[in-house]
Amino acid sequence: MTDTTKNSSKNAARSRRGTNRVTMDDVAARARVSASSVSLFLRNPEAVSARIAPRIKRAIEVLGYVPNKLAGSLAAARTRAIGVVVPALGNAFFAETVAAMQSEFDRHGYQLLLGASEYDLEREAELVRAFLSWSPTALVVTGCHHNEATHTLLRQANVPVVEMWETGEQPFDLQVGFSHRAVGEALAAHLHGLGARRIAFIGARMEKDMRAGQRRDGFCDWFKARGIDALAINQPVEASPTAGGAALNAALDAMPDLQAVACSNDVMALGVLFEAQRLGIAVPDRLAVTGFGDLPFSQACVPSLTTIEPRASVIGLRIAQELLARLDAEAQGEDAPEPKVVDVAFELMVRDSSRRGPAD
Amino acid sequence: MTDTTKNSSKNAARSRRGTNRVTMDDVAARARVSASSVSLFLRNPEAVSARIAPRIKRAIEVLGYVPNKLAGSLAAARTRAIGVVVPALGNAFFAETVAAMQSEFDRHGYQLLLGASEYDLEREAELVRAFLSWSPTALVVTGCHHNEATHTLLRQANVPVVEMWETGEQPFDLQVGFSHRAVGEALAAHLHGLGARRIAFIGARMEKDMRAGQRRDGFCDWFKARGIDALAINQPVEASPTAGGAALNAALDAMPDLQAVACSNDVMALGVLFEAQRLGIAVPDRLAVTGFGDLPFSQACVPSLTTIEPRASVIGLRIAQELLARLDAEAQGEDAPEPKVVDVAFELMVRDSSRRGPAD
DNA sequence: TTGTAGGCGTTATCAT
DNA sequence: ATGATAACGCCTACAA
Repeated sequence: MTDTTKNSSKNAARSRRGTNRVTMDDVAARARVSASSVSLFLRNPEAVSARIAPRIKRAIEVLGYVPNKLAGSLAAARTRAIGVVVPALGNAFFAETVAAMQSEFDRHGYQLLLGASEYDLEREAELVRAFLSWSPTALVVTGCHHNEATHTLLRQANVPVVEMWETGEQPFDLQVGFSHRAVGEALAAHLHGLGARRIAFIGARMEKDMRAGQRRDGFCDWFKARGIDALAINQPVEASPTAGGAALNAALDAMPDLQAVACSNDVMALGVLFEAQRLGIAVPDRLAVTGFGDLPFSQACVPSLTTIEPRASVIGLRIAQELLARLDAEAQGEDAPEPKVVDVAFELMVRDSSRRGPAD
Repeated sequence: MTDTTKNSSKNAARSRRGTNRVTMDDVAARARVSASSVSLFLRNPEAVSARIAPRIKRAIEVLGYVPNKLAGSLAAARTRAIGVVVPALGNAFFAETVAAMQSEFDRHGYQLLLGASEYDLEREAELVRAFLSWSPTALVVTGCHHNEATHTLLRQANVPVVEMWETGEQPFDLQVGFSHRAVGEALAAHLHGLGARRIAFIGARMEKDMRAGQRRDGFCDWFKARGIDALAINQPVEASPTAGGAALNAALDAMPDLQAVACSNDVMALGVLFEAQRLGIAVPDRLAVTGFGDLPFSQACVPSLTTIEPRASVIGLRIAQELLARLDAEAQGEDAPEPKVVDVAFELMVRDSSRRGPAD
């Protein structure tokens, strides 16, 4: 009997804990071929002769062999894994993007490593560092604002870096998102077109959620450029209908003849709708309301909510596609392409909550 | 000059693609110590003398060393990674659980590998197989129903297996969730207590979403045991307010004097509320409505929605805690503990949509 | 406390 | 087409 397994312990003085998992050598022994052939077969079944292919296949099945990706990745110096950093997983937007990305990457045999930064740039840096230690194929981070440490890591990493959900200056390799200032401007233009002049932008935790802050800035600046001062309300709590209702009251205190309110997202906007109903303020007749996100309830609520549809899943899909194409090109020996910005845009969904002018 | 790096290529006939990444040897050379000292320092900084510790620390910083987890995990035969399979990432419930789990595992240095089965048991098996090839520390899957392949893999895996979001018979190692039949029964008892006798349960894709199906079964069986036949409506589309509205109409067609409708989740319920308003059916006076999930809008909508709060984040947290405790115990040399079922329960949130009896 | 060397399970190179 | 064998970067038993 030729026993070639590493467990044969030829008087092993320095013996090692045997993982006792089925290895490629085991498969090779069972199929009476070399490990190299098994490895080859696994990567390209056509490359081995029709005589031994079935033997290998059989051995794999019989032994229930599961390749060890750690060893494989170490040897090949590349890991089929993509590190993804999002601010929060509970956030429906990012969840949707991650879902789309995962689905597409999965089809191509890539694993997703996931981390949440909790809107904290230090955490982001730690996560990036942690991901890097896995030698990932690529890294995906949220937004274009990172601290010094993250910048350094990302630059040294020598792997494609994708920034998502936001477009901005100086892309590392790829940016897939849209301009949140443009969102704010679109909402401003829409409400202004309705005749609204006494307006407010309300949000929650906008000092941390920079994209919401950018929407607010785009909104307020657009009005300011036309000589109108928009009120900006920021609740120091997580976004919720309750926070939205409170923000509406705060806005009404400061500006009793408010005609329109743009909310940092749909959840806040829903709270505004409910609070307005409670206060007997007709929407949209006396108050126009807009949101952001086009969440499931937005088109179903009464009145239906004017909002921005952010194409979260398109972002995820495009990231995967662009990245896969880039990796493919690289495999063909092509040079690293220029940094690229993909603007997936967004759509203003005008619905009943801002259908008619508030001054009618 | 003592050049001990592996790149010194002493007439390397069999040279290998150098990753040219900074390795532990580089750090060791820079700090003028051996690699094992660096390794030791990394794992337990106290264990190394105060003389060389700062040298190592400095070298790590100067060189920007990032440990290679692939090599480390391969050598140590364990990977600080947890494989997680959820049906869908876009689903807010699972997203919340994953978020909580990720947060807790992250604090302990574990990576999350994420996969979505799309409610497909075959996909689940593939994902489990893929995760296994990473030699994860543990595996977390959703629900207690798996196909044969998954069962085999999970049993052979030799790693702790957690089933979440559902309790049932024959746990592998750990189940953290609650009984969905009990949810259905609780809702049934609540509505029955209100005096409702003409009732319906509406849902979407319940043949694939087995947990929703269990809620329906618990609901219908509870009534059946009391001689009441509940109507069950299943929409063949993804759950949405629109689907909920359509389901309500279908229910009213079949049972015009409907007194109460339990929905498979809050999104469906919201659609029912809106559709009822549209139809001029007073809620709760003429029709009581309940949901499942306690989504953000549920307590804010008008009327506020009676629903079930599923404690999604508690599930994630408990999984992490139980698993970490188990791993700790194992590290102490303790034997594998008995399979355990953790029922995190749920809470019935009675709100306005079912506050008064429909027969008042 | 520090260093030495063997092994973890693959992939890749080269020779047959 | 197939097989030896050297990396891959680190951990760890053991010796010093």
